Amino acid sequence: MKKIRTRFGFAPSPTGYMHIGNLRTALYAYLFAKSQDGDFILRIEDTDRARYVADAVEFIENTLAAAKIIPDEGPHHGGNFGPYVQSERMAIYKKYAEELVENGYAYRCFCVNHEDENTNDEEKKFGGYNRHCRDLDREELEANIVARKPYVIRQKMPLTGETTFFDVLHGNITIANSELEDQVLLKSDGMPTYNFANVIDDHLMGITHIIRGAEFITSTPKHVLLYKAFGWELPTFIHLAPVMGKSEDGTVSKLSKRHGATSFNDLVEMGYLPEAITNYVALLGWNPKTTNQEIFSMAELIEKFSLDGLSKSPAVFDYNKLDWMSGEYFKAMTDEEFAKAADKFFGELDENLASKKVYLSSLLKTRVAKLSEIPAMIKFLQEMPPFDAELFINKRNKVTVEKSIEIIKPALEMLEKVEDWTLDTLNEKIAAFTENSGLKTGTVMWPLRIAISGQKVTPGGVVEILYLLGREEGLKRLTDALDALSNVKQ
RNA sequence: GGCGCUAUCGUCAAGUGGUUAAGACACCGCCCUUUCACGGCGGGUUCGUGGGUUCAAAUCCCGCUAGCGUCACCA
Repeated sequence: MKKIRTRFGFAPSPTGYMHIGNLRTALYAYLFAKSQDGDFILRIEDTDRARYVADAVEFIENTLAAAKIIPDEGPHHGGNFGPYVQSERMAIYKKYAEELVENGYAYRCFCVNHEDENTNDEEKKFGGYNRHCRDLDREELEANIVARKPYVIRQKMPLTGETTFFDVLHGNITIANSELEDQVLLKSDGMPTYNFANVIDDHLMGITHIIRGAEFITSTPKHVLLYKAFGWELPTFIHLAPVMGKSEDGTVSKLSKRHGATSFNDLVEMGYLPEAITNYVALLGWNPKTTNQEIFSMAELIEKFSLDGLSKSPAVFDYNKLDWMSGEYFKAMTDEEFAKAADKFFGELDENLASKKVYLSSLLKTRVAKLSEIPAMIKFLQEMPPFDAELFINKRNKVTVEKSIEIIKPALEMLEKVEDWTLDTLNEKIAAFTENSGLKTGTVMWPLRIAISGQKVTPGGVVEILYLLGREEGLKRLTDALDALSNVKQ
Protein backbone atom coordinates (compact mmCIF):
# COMPACT_ATOMS: atom_id res chain seq x y z
CA MET A 1 0.00 0.00 0.00
CA LYS A 2 1.47 3.27 -0.97
CA LYS A 3 1.55 6.02 1.56
CA ILE A 4 -0.03 9.17 0.29
CA ARG A 5 1.86 12.30 1.04
CA THR A 6 -0.11 14.77 3.12
CA ARG A 7 -0.82 17.92 1.16
CA PHE A 8 -2.47 21.03 2.51
CA GLY A 9 -3.69 23.91 0.46
CA PHE A 10 -3.99 27.49 1.59
CA ALA A 11 -5.95 29.58 -0.86
CA PRO A 12 -6.40 33.22 0.05
CA SER A 13 -7.91 35.89 -2.13
CA PRO A 14 -5.51 38.59 -3.16
CA THR A 15 -7.19 41.39 -1.26
CA GLY A 16 -4.05 43.02 0.05
CA TYR A 17 -5.00 42.13 3.56
CA MET A 18 -4.39 39.09 5.75
CA HIS A 19 -7.01 38.61 8.41
CA ILE A 20 -5.86 37.01 11.65
CA GLY A 21 -8.31 34.18 11.18
CA ASN A 22 -6.89 33.57 7.75
CA LEU A 23 -3.38 33.57 9.03
CA ARG A 24 -4.36 31.09 11.70
CA THR A 25 -5.81 28.78 9.07
CA ALA A 26 -2.59 28.97 7.12
CA LEU A 27 -0.59 28.35 10.27
CA TYR A 28 -2.55 25.25 11.25
CA ALA A 29 -2.34 23.90 7.72
CA TYR A 30 1.38 24.53 7.72
CA LEU A 31 1.94 23.04 11.16
CA PHE A 32 -0.02 19.94 10.36
CA ALA A 33 1.59 19.48 6.98
CA LYS A 34 5.05 19.85 8.46
CA SER A 35 4.29 17.61 11.41
CA GLN A 36 3.39 14.94 8.87
CA ASP A 37 6.36 15.73 6.71
CA GLY A 38 3.88 16.85 4.07
CA ASP A 39 3.48 19.80 1.76
CA PHE A 40 1.97 23.21 2.22
CA ILE A 41 0.68 24.68 -1.00
CA LEU A 42 -0.14 28.31 -1.65
CA ARG A 43 -2.76 28.96 -4.26
CA ILE A 44 -4.20 32.33 -5.17
CA GLU A 45 -7.97 32.52 -5.50
CA ASP A 46 -8.33 35.49 -7.78
CA THR A 47 -11.48 34.58 -9.65
CA ASP A 48 -13.27 37.72 -8.59
CA ARG A 49 -11.99 40.40 -10.90
CA ALA A 50 -13.80 43.11 -8.99
CA ARG A 51 -11.77 42.41 -5.89
CA TYR A 52 -8.39 42.32 -7.50
CA VAL A 53 -5.75 44.38 -5.72
CA ALA A 54 -2.39 45.10 -7.29
CA ASP A 55 0.65 43.45 -5.70
CA ALA A 56 -1.59 41.47 -3.42
CA VAL A 57 0.14 38.22 -4.25
CA GLU A 58 3.46 39.61 -3.10
CA PHE A 59 1.71 40.94 -0.04
CA ILE A 60 0.45 37.49 0.84
CA GLU A 61 3.84 35.94 0.25
CA ASN A 62 5.56 38.55 2.36
CA THR A 63 3.11 38.11 5.16
CA LEU A 64 3.58 34.36 5.22
CA ALA A 65 7.32 34.86 5.13
CA ALA A 66 7.15 37.24 8.08
CA ALA A 67 5.14 34.66 9.98
CA LYS A 68 7.76 32.05 9.04
CA ILE A 69 5.24 30.00 7.10
CA ILE A 70 7.07 28.71 4.08
CA PRO A 71 5.08 27.26 1.17
CA ASP A 72 6.49 24.21 -0.57
CA GLU A 73 4.66 25.18 -3.72
CA GLY A 74 3.10 28.41 -4.91
CA PRO A 75 3.20 31.15 -7.53
CA HIS A 76 6.80 31.91 -6.68
CA HIS A 77 7.77 28.77 -4.87
CA GLY A 78 7.80 26.31 -7.74
CA GLY A 79 5.96 23.00 -7.80
CA ASN A 80 4.66 20.56 -10.36
CA PHE A 81 0.97 21.32 -10.07
CA GLY A 82 0.88 24.88 -11.37
CA PRO A 83 -0.15 27.37 -12.32
CA TYR A 84 -0.95 28.34 -8.74
CA VAL A 85 -2.98 31.37 -9.67
CA GLN A 86 -6.55 30.56 -10.60
CA SER A 87 -6.99 33.23 -13.23
CA GLU A 88 -4.30 31.39 -15.17
CA ARG A 89 -6.22 28.14 -15.08
CA MET A 90 -9.39 29.19 -16.86
CA ALA A 91 -9.10 26.63 -19.64
CA ILE A 92 -9.00 23.88 -17.06
CA TYR A 93 -12.21 24.96 -15.35
CA LYS A 94 -13.95 25.35 -18.68
CA LYS A 95 -13.08 21.81 -19.63
CA TYR A 96 -14.37 20.29 -16.41
CA ALA A 97 -17.51 22.40 -16.43
CA GLU A 98 -18.33 21.17 -19.92
CA GLU A 99 -17.77 17.63 -18.80
CA LEU A 100 -20.31 18.15 -16.06
CA VAL A 101 -22.85 19.58 -18.51
CA GLU A 102 -22.39 16.61 -20.79
CA ASN A 103 -22.92 14.14 -18.01
CA GLY A 104 -26.00 15.87 -16.72
CA TYR A 105 -24.54 17.26 -13.47
CA ALA A 106 -24.70 20.86 -14.64
CA TYR A 107 -26.51 23.04 -17.13
CA ARG A 108 -26.27 26.29 -18.95
CA CYS A 109 -28.34 29.12 -17.52
CA PHE A 110 -29.25 32.16 -19.56
CA CYS A 111 -31.09 34.07 -16.89
CA VAL A 112 -29.70 37.54 -16.39
CA ASN A 113 -28.26 38.45 -13.07
CA HIS A 114 -30.63 40.98 -11.53
CA GLU A 115 -28.62 41.97 -8.58
CA ASP A 116 -29.88 45.51 -8.76
CA GLU A 117 -33.53 44.63 -8.65
CA ASN A 118 -34.30 44.94 -5.07
CA THR A 119 -37.15 43.01 -3.67
CA ASN A 120 -38.84 43.41 -0.35
CA ASP A 121 -40.45 40.08 -0.54
CA GLU A 122 -39.10 37.96 2.26
CA GLU A 123 -39.76 34.74 0.47
CA LYS A 124 -37.75 35.76 -2.50
CA LYS A 125 -34.96 36.83 -0.25
CA PHE A 126 -34.55 33.32 1.05
CA GLY A 127 -35.67 31.58 -2.09
CA GLY A 128 -32.52 31.38 -4.11
CA TYR A 129 -32.41 30.77 -7.85
CA ASN A 130 -35.65 29.49 -9.32
CA ARG A 131 -34.02 26.88 -11.60
CA HIS A 132 -35.65 28.34 -14.66
CA CYS A 133 -33.05 26.99 -17.08
CA ARG A 134 -32.57 23.66 -15.40
CA ASP A 135 -34.70 21.81 -17.91
CA LEU A 136 -34.82 23.99 -20.98
CA ASP A 137 -35.92 22.06 -24.01
CA ARG A 138 -33.40 21.47 -26.71
CA GLU A 139 -34.80 24.05 -29.14
CA GLU A 140 -34.78 26.89 -26.71
CA LEU A 141 -31.34 25.93 -25.55
CA GLU A 142 -29.94 25.91 -29.06
CA ALA A 143 -31.70 29.12 -29.96
CA ASN A 144 -30.02 30.79 -27.00
CA ILE A 145 -26.64 29.50 -28.03
CA VAL A 146 -27.10 30.57 -31.62
CA ALA A 147 -28.16 33.98 -30.39
CA ARG A 148 -24.94 34.04 -28.39
CA LYS A 149 -26.75 34.88 -25.22
CA PRO A 150 -24.37 35.03 -22.30
CA TYR A 151 -24.76 32.20 -19.85
CA VAL A 152 -23.41 30.73 -16.68
CA ILE A 153 -23.04 27.07 -15.86
CA ARG A 154 -24.96 25.93 -12.85
CA GLN A 155 -24.65 22.81 -10.80
CA LYS A 156 -27.69 20.53 -11.01
CA MET A 157 -28.43 19.63 -7.43
CA PRO A 158 -30.34 16.49 -6.53
CA LEU A 159 -33.82 17.53 -5.48
CA THR A 160 -34.18 14.86 -2.84
CA GLY A 161 -32.04 12.94 -0.44
CA GLU A 162 -29.23 14.27 1.68
CA THR A 163 -25.48 14.59 1.58
CA THR A 164 -23.22 13.62 4.42
CA PHE A 165 -19.54 14.29 4.82
CA PHE A 166 -17.03 13.68 7.54
CA ASP A 167 -15.26 16.52 9.27
CA VAL A 168 -12.35 15.80 11.58
CA LEU A 169 -13.56 18.27 14.19
CA HIS A 170 -17.30 17.93 13.88
CA GLY A 171 -17.79 14.33 12.84
CA ASN A 172 -20.48 13.56 10.29
CA ILE A 173 -22.44 16.50 9.03
CA THR A 174 -25.60 15.92 7.05
CA ILE A 175 -27.49 18.45 5.01
CA ALA A 176 -30.66 17.86 2.98
CA ASN A 177 -30.09 18.24 -0.75
CA SER A 178 -33.22 20.33 -0.95
CA GLU A 179 -31.27 23.01 0.91
CA LEU A 180 -28.75 23.26 -1.87
CA GLU A 181 -29.16 25.81 -4.56
CA ASP A 182 -28.21 25.26 -8.18
CA GLN A 183 -25.12 27.35 -7.66
CA VAL A 184 -23.10 28.94 -10.39
CA LEU A 185 -19.97 27.01 -11.30
CA LEU A 186 -18.72 29.06 -14.18
CA LYS A 187 -19.53 32.76 -14.35
CA SER A 188 -20.54 34.52 -17.54
CA ASP A 189 -17.04 35.95 -17.83
CA GLY A 190 -15.68 32.43 -17.94
CA MET A 191 -14.22 32.58 -14.46
CA PRO A 192 -15.08 29.79 -12.05
CA THR A 193 -16.67 30.50 -8.70
CA TYR A 194 -14.84 29.55 -5.54
CA ASN A 195 -17.14 26.60 -5.06
CA PHE A 196 -16.09 25.13 -8.37
CA ALA A 197 -12.46 26.15 -8.64
CA ASN A 198 -11.55 24.97 -5.21
CA VAL A 199 -12.81 21.47 -5.96
CA ILE A 200 -11.04 21.23 -9.30
CA ASP A 201 -7.79 22.63 -7.99
CA ASP A 202 -7.73 20.68 -4.78
CA HIS A 203 -8.17 17.49 -6.75
CA LEU A 204 -5.72 18.35 -9.49
CA MET A 205 -3.15 19.53 -6.98
CA GLY A 206 -3.45 16.37 -4.95
CA ILE A 207 -4.66 18.12 -1.82
CA THR A 208 -5.39 15.51 0.85
CA HIS A 209 -6.59 17.79 3.65
CA ILE A 210 -8.78 20.83 3.39
CA ILE A 211 -8.58 23.12 6.37
CA ARG A 212 -10.68 26.26 6.25
CA GLY A 213 -13.13 28.37 8.21
CA ALA A 214 -16.41 27.02 9.53
CA GLU A 215 -18.28 29.39 7.26
CA PHE A 216 -17.68 26.81 4.53
CA ILE A 217 -19.47 24.00 6.31
CA THR A 218 -22.79 24.69 4.64
CA SER A 219 -21.29 24.79 1.18
CA THR A 220 -19.26 21.63 1.62
CA PRO A 221 -22.08 19.31 0.50
CA LYS A 222 -22.02 21.12 -2.83
CA HIS A 223 -18.33 20.37 -3.12
CA VAL A 224 -18.88 16.78 -2.10
CA LEU A 225 -21.49 16.38 -4.82
CA LEU A 226 -18.98 17.72 -7.31
CA TYR A 227 -16.32 15.24 -6.21
CA LYS A 228 -18.86 12.49 -6.62
CA ALA A 229 -19.96 13.69 -10.05
CA PHE A 230 -16.37 13.46 -11.20
CA GLY A 231 -15.79 10.21 -9.40
CA TRP A 232 -12.96 11.69 -7.37
CA GLU A 233 -11.84 10.64 -3.95
CA LEU A 234 -12.87 12.99 -1.14
CA PRO A 235 -10.22 14.86 0.81
CA THR A 236 -10.29 15.11 4.59
CA PHE A 237 -12.22 18.14 5.79
CA ILE A 238 -11.35 20.25 8.79
CA HIS A 239 -13.55 23.25 9.48
CA LEU A 240 -12.14 25.69 11.99
CA ALA A 241 -14.22 27.78 14.37
CA PRO A 242 -13.96 31.50 13.69
CA VAL A 243 -11.81 34.00 15.54
CA MET A 244 -14.04 36.45 17.38
CA GLY A 245 -13.61 39.94 18.67
CA LYS A 246 -15.12 41.52 21.77
CA SER A 247 -16.74 44.91 21.54
CA GLU A 248 -16.80 47.46 24.32
CA ASP A 249 -20.40 46.63 25.09
CA GLY A 250 -19.30 43.08 25.75
CA THR A 251 -20.85 41.52 22.68
CA VAL A 252 -18.85 39.03 20.69
CA SER A 253 -18.76 38.76 16.93
CA LYS A 254 -16.43 37.71 14.18
CA LEU A 255 -13.22 39.71 14.50
CA SER A 256 -13.54 42.85 12.42
CA LYS A 257 -12.37 46.44 12.17
CA ARG A 258 -14.50 47.61 15.03
CA HIS A 259 -12.38 45.48 17.34
CA GLY A 260 -9.22 47.28 16.37
CA ALA A 261 -6.42 45.68 14.42
CA THR A 262 -7.58 42.62 12.54
CA SER A 263 -4.76 41.81 10.20
CA PHE A 264 -1.36 40.36 10.78
CA ASN A 265 0.11 43.48 9.30
CA ASP A 266 -1.81 45.84 11.56
CA LEU A 267 -0.35 43.96 14.49
CA VAL A 268 3.17 44.09 13.15
CA GLU A 269 2.83 47.80 12.63
CA MET A 270 1.69 48.23 16.20
CA GLY A 271 4.99 46.73 17.20
CA TYR A 272 4.18 43.16 18.08
CA LEU A 273 6.88 40.73 17.07
CA PRO A 274 5.81 38.41 14.23
CA GLU A 275 6.97 35.46 16.32
CA ALA A 276 4.81 36.56 19.23
CA ILE A 277 1.78 37.04 17.00
CA THR A 278 2.21 33.63 15.45
CA ASN A 279 2.67 32.06 18.85
CA TYR A 280 -0.42 33.74 20.22
CA VAL A 281 -2.55 32.94 17.19
CA ALA A 282 -1.48 29.30 17.31
CA LEU A 283 -2.94 29.02 20.79
CA LEU A 284 -6.15 30.71 19.80
CA GLY A 285 -8.18 27.63 19.06
CA TRP A 286 -5.56 25.00 19.62
CA ASN A 287 -3.81 23.70 22.65
CA PRO A 288 -1.05 21.17 23.03
CA LYS A 289 -2.84 18.91 25.53
CA THR A 290 0.29 17.32 26.91
CA THR A 291 1.89 20.45 28.31
CA ASN A 292 1.10 23.76 29.94
CA GLN A 293 3.84 25.45 28.00
CA GLU A 294 2.70 28.55 26.14
CA ILE A 295 5.77 30.03 24.56
CA PHE A 296 6.64 28.04 21.49
CA SER A 297 9.09 28.47 18.66
CA MET A 298 7.90 27.47 15.21
CA ALA A 299 9.89 24.25 15.46
CA GLU A 300 8.23 23.38 18.75
CA LEU A 301 4.83 24.20 17.34
CA ILE A 302 5.41 21.79 14.49
CA GLU A 303 6.59 19.14 16.85
CA LYS A 304 3.66 19.53 19.24
CA PHE A 305 0.88 20.11 16.76
CA SER A 306 -1.92 17.63 16.40
CA LEU A 307 -5.48 17.82 15.18
CA ASP A 308 -7.07 16.68 18.43
CA GLY A 309 -5.89 19.84 20.12
CA LEU A 310 -8.09 21.95 17.86
CA SER A 311 -11.08 23.50 19.47
CA LYS A 312 -14.57 23.37 18.00
CA SER A 313 -15.86 26.53 19.55
CA PRO A 314 -15.04 30.10 18.54
CA ALA A 315 -12.18 31.85 20.31
CA VAL A 316 -12.15 35.50 21.29
CA PHE A 317 -9.05 37.42 20.36
CA ASP A 318 -7.64 38.79 23.60
CA TYR A 319 -5.24 41.71 23.42
CA ASN A 320 -4.38 41.28 27.09
CA LYS A 321 -2.94 37.91 26.47
CA LEU A 322 -1.22 38.98 23.28
CA ASP A 323 0.37 41.84 25.26
CA TRP A 324 1.62 39.44 27.86
CA MET A 325 3.02 37.02 25.33
CA SER A 326 4.61 39.81 23.38
CA GLY A 327 6.24 41.04 26.58
CA GLU A 328 7.62 37.58 27.22
CA TYR A 329 9.32 37.68 23.85
CA PHE A 330 10.80 41.09 24.55
CA LYS A 331 12.09 40.03 27.92
CA ALA A 332 13.74 37.02 26.38
CA MET A 333 15.65 39.19 23.91
CA THR A 334 19.11 40.55 24.49
CA ASP A 335 19.39 44.34 24.69
CA GLU A 336 20.96 44.36 21.25
CA GLU A 337 18.17 42.33 19.73
CA PHE A 338 15.58 44.56 21.26
CA ALA A 339 17.35 47.68 20.06
CA LYS A 340 17.35 46.31 16.57
CA ALA A 341 13.68 45.32 16.61
CA ALA A 342 12.67 48.63 18.15
CA ASP A 343 14.81 50.80 15.96
CA LYS A 344 12.15 52.36 13.80
CA PHE A 345 10.04 53.12 16.85
CA PHE A 346 12.77 55.20 18.48
CA GLY A 347 12.17 57.94 15.97
CA GLU A 348 14.63 60.78 15.56
CA LEU A 349 16.99 60.61 18.50
CA ASP A 350 19.61 63.23 19.25
CA GLU A 351 23.20 62.16 19.03
CA ASN A 352 23.57 61.49 22.71
CA LEU A 353 20.51 59.25 22.99
CA ALA A 354 21.20 57.56 19.69
CA SER A 355 24.49 56.37 21.07
CA LYS A 356 22.72 54.85 24.07
CA LYS A 357 20.05 52.83 22.26
CA VAL A 358 21.21 49.52 23.60
CA TYR A 359 21.22 50.72 27.18
CA LEU A 360 17.84 52.35 26.66
CA SER A 361 16.63 49.01 25.36
CA SER A 362 17.59 47.29 28.58
CA LEU A 363 15.24 49.67 30.37
CA LEU A 364 12.44 49.42 27.87
CA LYS A 365 12.24 45.72 27.19
CA THR A 366 10.64 44.76 30.48
CA ARG A 367 8.13 47.59 30.24
CA VAL A 368 6.76 47.25 26.78
CA ALA A 369 4.01 45.05 25.36
CA LYS A 370 4.27 46.48 21.89
CA LEU A 371 6.93 48.61 20.31
CA SER A 372 4.54 51.43 19.46
CA GLU A 373 4.51 52.35 23.15
CA ILE A 374 8.10 53.44 22.94
CA PRO A 375 7.76 56.99 21.56
CA ALA A 376 5.50 58.13 24.38
CA MET A 377 7.71 56.39 26.89
CA ILE A 378 10.94 58.09 25.88
CA LYS A 379 9.65 61.47 24.80
CA PHE A 380 10.61 63.13 28.08
CA LEU A 381 14.23 62.29 27.46
CA GLN A 382 14.32 64.50 24.41
CA GLU A 383 11.95 67.14 25.56
CA MET A 384 11.33 68.20 29.15
CA PRO A 385 7.61 68.18 29.93
CA PRO A 386 6.13 71.43 31.28
CA PHE A 387 6.87 72.12 34.93
CA ASP A 388 4.24 70.97 37.40
CA ALA A 389 4.88 71.57 41.09
CA GLU A 390 2.12 69.15 42.06
CA LEU A 391 4.19 66.23 40.88
CA PHE A 392 6.78 66.87 43.54
CA ILE A 393 4.33 66.43 46.35
CA ASN A 394 4.32 62.83 47.42
CA LYS A 395 2.72 61.71 50.62
CA ARG A 396 4.17 58.26 50.89
CA ASN A 397 7.71 59.51 50.59
CA LYS A 398 6.93 62.57 52.68
CA VAL A 399 7.96 64.97 49.97
CA THR A 400 6.69 68.55 49.65
CA VAL A 401 7.73 71.47 47.47
CA GLU A 402 9.87 72.78 50.26
CA LYS A 403 11.44 69.44 50.95
CA SER A 404 12.17 69.06 47.26
CA ILE A 405 14.20 72.22 47.26
CA GLU A 406 16.11 71.05 50.29
CA ILE A 407 17.05 67.86 48.50
CA ILE A 408 17.64 69.08 44.97
CA LYS A 409 19.86 71.97 45.94
CA PRO A 410 22.65 70.01 47.62
CA ALA A 411 22.24 67.17 45.15
CA LEU A 412 22.84 69.56 42.31
CA GLU A 413 25.92 70.95 43.99
CA MET A 414 27.23 67.46 44.51
CA LEU A 415 26.53 66.36 40.93
CA GLU A 416 28.17 69.43 39.47
CA LYS A 417 31.39 68.08 40.80
CA VAL A 418 30.96 64.75 39.10
CA GLU A 419 32.97 64.58 35.90
CA ASP A 420 32.84 60.88 35.26
CA TRP A 421 29.21 60.71 34.12
CA THR A 422 28.83 56.94 34.04
CA LEU A 423 26.23 54.64 35.55
CA ASP A 424 28.65 53.28 38.11
CA THR A 425 29.91 56.61 39.31
CA LEU A 426 26.47 58.17 39.33
CA ASN A 427 25.14 55.27 41.27
CA GLU A 428 27.91 55.45 43.81
CA LYS A 429 27.71 59.22 44.30
CA ILE A 430 23.97 59.32 44.66
CA ALA A 431 23.99 56.43 47.08
CA ALA A 432 26.54 58.25 49.18
CA PHE A 433 24.53 61.44 48.99
CA THR A 434 21.42 59.65 50.19
CA GLU A 435 23.37 58.03 52.98
CA ASN A 436 24.74 61.37 54.17
CA SER A 437 21.38 63.08 54.01
CA GLY A 438 20.04 60.70 56.63
CA LEU A 439 16.81 60.53 54.66
CA LYS A 440 15.10 57.51 53.23
CA THR A 441 16.08 56.55 49.73
CA GLY A 442 12.59 57.11 48.40
CA THR A 443 12.43 60.57 49.87
CA VAL A 444 15.61 61.63 48.12
CA MET A 445 14.92 59.93 44.84
CA TRP A 446 11.38 61.15 44.36
CA PRO A 447 12.01 64.87 43.87
CA LEU A 448 15.20 64.23 41.92
CA ARG A 449 13.45 61.96 39.48
CA ILE A 450 10.56 64.35 39.04
CA ALA A 451 12.98 67.21 38.51
CA ILE A 452 14.80 65.49 35.68
CA SER A 453 11.84 63.77 34.05
CA GLY A 454 8.81 65.91 34.75
CA GLN A 455 6.78 62.71 35.02
CA LYS A 456 5.39 60.62 37.79
CA VAL A 457 6.20 57.42 35.97
CA THR A 458 9.43 56.77 34.13
CA PRO A 459 11.30 53.84 32.71
CA GLY A 460 14.20 53.61 35.12
CA GLY A 461 15.14 55.69 38.13
CA VAL A 462 17.24 58.74 38.86
CA VAL A 463 20.59 57.20 38.03
CA GLU A 464 19.40 55.70 34.76
CA ILE A 465 17.76 58.87 33.59
CA LEU A 466 20.64 61.09 34.59
CA TYR A 467 22.95 58.87 32.62
CA LEU A 468 20.68 58.85 29.58
CA LEU A 469 20.29 62.62 29.69
CA GLY A 470 24.01 63.20 29.83
CA ARG A 471 25.83 65.53 32.15
CA GLU A 472 24.89 68.83 30.61
CA GLU A 473 21.18 68.20 30.19
CA GLY A 474 20.93 66.45 33.55
CA LEU A 475 22.40 69.38 35.43
CA LYS A 476 20.35 71.84 33.46
CA ARG A 477 17.09 70.12 34.33
CA LEU A 478 18.02 70.07 37.99
CA THR A 479 18.85 73.75 37.89
CA ASP A 480 15.64 74.66 36.09
CA ALA A 481 13.56 72.64 38.50
CA LEU A 482 15.19 74.34 41.44
CA ASP A 483 14.39 77.76 40.00
CA ALA A 484 10.82 76.89 39.21
CA LEU A 485 10.32 75.37 42.63
CA SER A 486 11.68 78.45 44.34
CA ASN A 487 9.20 80.60 42.44
CA VAL A 488 6.35 78.45 43.54
CA LYS A 489 7.40 78.72 47.12
CA GLN A 490 7.05 82.48 47.44
C1' G B 1 -37.24 32.59 8.37
C1' G B 2 -34.94 27.52 6.62
C1' C B 3 -30.59 24.85 7.39
C1' G B 4 -26.02 24.08 9.98
C1' C B 5 -22.26 24.70 13.87
C1' U B 6 -21.10 25.81 18.98
C1' A B 7 -21.85 26.10 24.51
C1' U B 8 -16.34 24.85 31.42
C1' C B 9 -13.89 31.33 35.11
C1' G B 10 -14.23 38.22 32.02
C1' U B 11 -10.65 35.71 28.02
C1' C B 12 -7.60 31.28 26.12
C1' A B 13 -8.44 26.51 28.04
C1' A B 14 -7.48 21.11 30.55
C1' G B 15 -11.17 17.58 31.47
C1' U B 16 -13.97 11.86 27.53
C1' G B 17 -18.91 8.85 34.14
C1' G B 18 -16.28 8.99 40.40
C1' U B 19 -11.03 15.34 40.25
C1' U B 20 -10.35 19.71 46.14
C1' A B 21 -13.02 21.20 38.06
C1' A B 22 -5.68 21.93 36.00
C1' G B 23 -2.82 25.88 33.93
C1' A B 24 -2.29 30.83 31.54
C1' C B 25 -3.92 36.10 30.70
C1' A B 26 -6.64 39.85 33.14
C1' C B 27 -8.23 41.49 38.07
C1' C B 28 -7.36 42.11 43.61
C1' G B 29 -3.96 41.81 47.90
C1' C B 30 0.97 41.22 49.97
C1' C B 31 6.46 41.04 49.43
C1' C B 32 10.68 43.12 46.81
C1' U B 33 11.68 48.18 45.32
C1' U B 34 14.32 54.67 43.59
C1' U B 35 8.47 55.78 40.31
C1' C B 36 6.75 52.26 36.68
C1' A B 37 8.10 47.61 35.37
C1' C B 38 10.58 42.80 36.35
C1' G B 39 10.51 38.89 40.01
C1' G B 40 8.13 36.16 44.29
C1' C B 41 3.74 34.74 47.19
C1' G B 42 -1.49 34.49 47.90
C1' G B 43 -6.85 35.30 46.49
C1' G B 44 -11.82 35.49 44.25
C1' U B 45 -14.94 34.06 40.20
C1' U B 46 -16.69 28.80 36.09
C1' C B 47 -19.56 23.68 34.12
C1' G B 48 -26.25 28.37 29.94
C1' U B 49 -31.21 26.02 31.20
C1' G B 50 -34.92 22.03 31.84
C1' G B 51 -35.60 17.00 31.53
C1' G B 52 -33.78 12.10 31.31
C1' U B 53 -29.93 7.58 31.60
C1' U B 54 -26.87 6.04 35.94
C1' C B 55 -25.25 4.06 42.51
C1' A B 56 -22.62 8.41 40.38
C1' A B 57 -22.97 13.45 35.06
C1' A B 58 -19.03 19.27 33.31
C1' U B 59 -18.60 14.51 30.86
C1' C B 60 -23.95 10.24 27.64
C1' C B 61 -29.18 11.33 25.36
C1' C B 62 -33.38 14.78 24.32
C1' G B 63 -35.75 19.57 24.47
C1' C B 64 -35.04 24.77 25.27
C1' U B 65 -32.19 29.11 25.17
C1' A B 66 -28.24 31.93 23.52
C1' G B 67 -24.19 33.02 20.24
C1' C B 68 -22.21 32.35 15.55
C1' G B 69 -22.42 30.92 10.47
C1' U B 70 -24.96 30.18 5.76
C1' C B 71 -28.82 30.86 2.12
C1' A B 72 -24.13 35.72 -4.32
C1' C B 73 -22.03 35.37 -11.47
C1' C B 74 -17.65 36.89 -2.82
C1' A B 75 -14.35 33.83 -1.11
